[in-house]
Amino acid sequence: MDFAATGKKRRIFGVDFSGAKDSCKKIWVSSGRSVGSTLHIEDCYRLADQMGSGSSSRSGRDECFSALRSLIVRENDAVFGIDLSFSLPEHLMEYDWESFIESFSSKYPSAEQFRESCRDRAGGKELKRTSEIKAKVPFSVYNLRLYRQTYFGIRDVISPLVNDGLVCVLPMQEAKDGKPWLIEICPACRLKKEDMYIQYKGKTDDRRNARRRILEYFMNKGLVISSSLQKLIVADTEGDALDSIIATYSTFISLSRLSEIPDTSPENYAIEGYTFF
DNA sequence: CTTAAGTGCTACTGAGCTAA
DNA sequence: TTAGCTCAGTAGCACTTAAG
Repeated sequence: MDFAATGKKRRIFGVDFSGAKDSCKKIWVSSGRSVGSTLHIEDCYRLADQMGSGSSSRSGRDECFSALRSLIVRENDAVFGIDLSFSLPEHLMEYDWESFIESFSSKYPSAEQFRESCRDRAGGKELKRTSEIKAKVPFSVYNLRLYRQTYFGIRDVISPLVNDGLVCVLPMQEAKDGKPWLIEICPACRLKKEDMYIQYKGKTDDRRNARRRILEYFMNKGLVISSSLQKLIVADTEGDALDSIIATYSTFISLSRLSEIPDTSPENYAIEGYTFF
């Protein structure tokens, strides 16, 4: 398949994921479309904002993840870049990827048991996947700061969608027409790659200015975005809105690289997955 | 007054980088 | 070589503010 041509007709989504108890408030979704060599952003919102009124804070993880799954399934002509690991380091994978996904929830009853199991089998080390080392990710996917994200993301988003055959997870699965495509994205790695890895999360003027600088940097590289959305993104002190925009941009530029994966990625990509950035 | 929602703070692991 | 620092984040707690 010619991903550069076929993929770019698809609507492009970027998701900043969260495994927190109040994940609805922390998950941000952005979307846009490819126009020539530019990316036009159409939307950027908290997941809570597109769920029913009154549910924003009362809803637990289950409802948030259900809402995210619905959103993905609705967009059968889209590609989603998600800030979430779809897999584990090869040493911790016992089966092929699809078997791993299928048995995940029965194998790991809780996020804490998932983390303990990974640590035990890795001899206390925090192992990284081959593509993560290349992408210079700061943390292992079962690190203290990330294990909930990895656990709930695989258990409640990736696994149900894959088990029901509703999505194509690349590059482990074939990209098919009529289904949403999912790829793994790392906004922090994109910023490192662009030499724009500066501190931008927080309430101080410095951090706000940093968010604006990063946004303007990507606007100079073909990101087109309305002034009202720009304000919203810079105003989000947590930086999650900006993360979702970077995820969308990363997905946009990754489209032309999708077909290269088998040639340029490590041998074990089929089981470990591949982090785009 | 009562309760829900928001804010600010701390603790928590390991790895990689830099300065000395 | 080593000390010090920062980093894909979240939970729990005390406290303040808003809504009724």
